[in-house]
Amino acid sequence: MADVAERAGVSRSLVSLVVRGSPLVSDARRAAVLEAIEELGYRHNAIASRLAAKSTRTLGLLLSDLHNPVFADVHDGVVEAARAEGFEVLLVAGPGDVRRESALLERLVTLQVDALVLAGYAGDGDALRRIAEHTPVVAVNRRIDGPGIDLVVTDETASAVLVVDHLAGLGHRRIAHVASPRSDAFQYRRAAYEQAMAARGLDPWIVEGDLTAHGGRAAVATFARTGDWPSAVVAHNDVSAVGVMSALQERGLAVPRDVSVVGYDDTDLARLPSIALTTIEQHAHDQGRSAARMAIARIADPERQSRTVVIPTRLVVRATTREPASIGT
Amino acid sequence: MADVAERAGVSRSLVSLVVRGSPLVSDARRAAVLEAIEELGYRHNAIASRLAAKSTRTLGLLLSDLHNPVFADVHDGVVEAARAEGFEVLLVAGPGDVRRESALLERLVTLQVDALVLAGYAGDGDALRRIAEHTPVVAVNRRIDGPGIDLVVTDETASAVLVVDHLAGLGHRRIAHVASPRSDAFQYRRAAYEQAMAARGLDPWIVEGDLTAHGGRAAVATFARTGDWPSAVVAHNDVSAVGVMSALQERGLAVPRDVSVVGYDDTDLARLPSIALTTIEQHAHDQGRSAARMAIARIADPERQSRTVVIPTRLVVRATTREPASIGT
DNA sequence: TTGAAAGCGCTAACAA
DNA sequence: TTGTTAGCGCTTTCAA
Repeated sequence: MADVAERAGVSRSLVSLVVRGSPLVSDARRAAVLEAIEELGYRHNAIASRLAAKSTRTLGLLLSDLHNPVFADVHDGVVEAARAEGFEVLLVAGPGDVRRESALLERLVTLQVDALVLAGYAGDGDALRRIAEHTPVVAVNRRIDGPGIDLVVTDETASAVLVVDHLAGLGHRRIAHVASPRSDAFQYRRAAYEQAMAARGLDPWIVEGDLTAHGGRAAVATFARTGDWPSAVVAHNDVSAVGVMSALQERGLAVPRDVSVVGYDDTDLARLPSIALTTIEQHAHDQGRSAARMAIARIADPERQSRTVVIPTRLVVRATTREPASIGT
Repeated sequence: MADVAERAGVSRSLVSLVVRGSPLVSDARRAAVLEAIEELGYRHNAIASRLAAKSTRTLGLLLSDLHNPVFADVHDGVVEAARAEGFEVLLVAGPGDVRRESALLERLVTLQVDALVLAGYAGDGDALRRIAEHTPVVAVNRRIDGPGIDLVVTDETASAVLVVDHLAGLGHRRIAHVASPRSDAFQYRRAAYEQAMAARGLDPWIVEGDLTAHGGRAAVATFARTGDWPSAVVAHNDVSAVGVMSALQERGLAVPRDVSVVGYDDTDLARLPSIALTTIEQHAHDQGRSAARMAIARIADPERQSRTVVIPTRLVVRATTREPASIGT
């Protein structure tokens, strides 16, 4: 930078201003500086800049699993909102390992991002609260509360009612839920399902699963082993639902003829004609956008109250649900 | 850090050594420092550390499109190899906009990552060569050459022969290729297809597409408009192939009864039982791993010759290809 | 094994 | 509008 300054015959701070596109520089000087930059092949060092400036105008985004297409939607939303405010987005993604997530988080914090957006974080709530003491955190669809933590969530109660009413309305009574792992962070979907079932006078039927296709497959294996089959399955998310469908298909069972299947997320996957999954649309793109906006708002005002944005959901009925076999045929 | 040093009764450099896990510190001192760190809630500032240390032990990974599941595989491979060598991986991902890709790249470079791995980069080759003057670059499946640039590619010629032989062997002669956009970076697949067709005495039939499902859909729209239907379609990748399949299905055409479809990548998508796409397995995970290893090797020896790793491919025959209708029925 | 001193490349008052 | 002067928080010789 000193070289550029000398070559352009100006001071270093002038160069700094030009680099950052400040309007306080005369055109003549600016041109001279730009030319010197070009000639010398100078490149701005963002690390040094961050160190000096403290603010980095960068959002850190943690995506827990790149294999789940819903996170691509969240990412798009975050990037869209961040760019509109002049922020960059830096990503880290974990291959699903919960224990590594805290490490990834640390990594992001340590890079001095101005705020953190977490999508799918299932790690330690206390670790998060500690981070939130000094860096704004927005958690998407994971209810971890604490000072400095904002939340973007969906209305799980309403969603579960939509799903259960839809299935019960078709005549289903044996409706199983392939749940996410037990964790404070996402106990709500499971609880909402149980409530919605109870409200309809139906017995909740929980099968432990996970957040991947594997969980869905494992659930089907459980049904097969016990010989106890539901007429409809509500999976924790689309990916898991697709796992259920795949396993059913491999066993020669047809969806929705033999079993109806519902997912959550309305990902690209659910929209494929050959999948055509009935699912809860959760507006992942909007979730990302809201999260980024909240993060940026809190950067501006770190002391503000924690807020929770609730994203409305919608049931998208496609081809994987219909009346149970005993009634339908 | 000064506070920690004072509290522990040591110098700042001692604290620095402890933080970085150096073995040159006595246990007593180390314990004292660790305790002081704990008590003071000190957190290491990676930005400052990077600035001072120059090396960041971080690989920057550019993923052009998070919606394409193949990039999740590449990412996993990169992370696996990077971690084995004690490197972290920082991601940026673009929503497919070629022009933004150069900006994303700049961003990564500016963050002083030690090397860059690009998956799906379709941007400016010259911009890349300029970056490679000072930062090692490894391009995955995009042939952009230059000093300091290493390549991980697949054998396109062999792949095209596998595909064309498979289809021709089934009796297909009207085999269309839904190609990627024209670009130096990935002209090879298209050229390999043309050669393989010519070698079989078949007429190449190129339909312009893109790297997304949309390109596949558009291709089908073109067939419908002209009324000129191929008996088999070879798409540039799985995502595009699924676009072809979706559009066919929406028009009431069945795969493979009416049209056979082949993709490239062998993504999770291709493996779904309801898709069961015949595709070229390209070992994206291995590509990522090789790329990370090459990047790290070049960090150690920046002057070494540019290398190209060729990843072997394999045809995975699933349910989307069979003999053309006129012969089969 | 430990400490002192000299930056890493930039930004941010402040003064001119 | 431009230049001067201090750092940002850490690492790294080098000497003790």
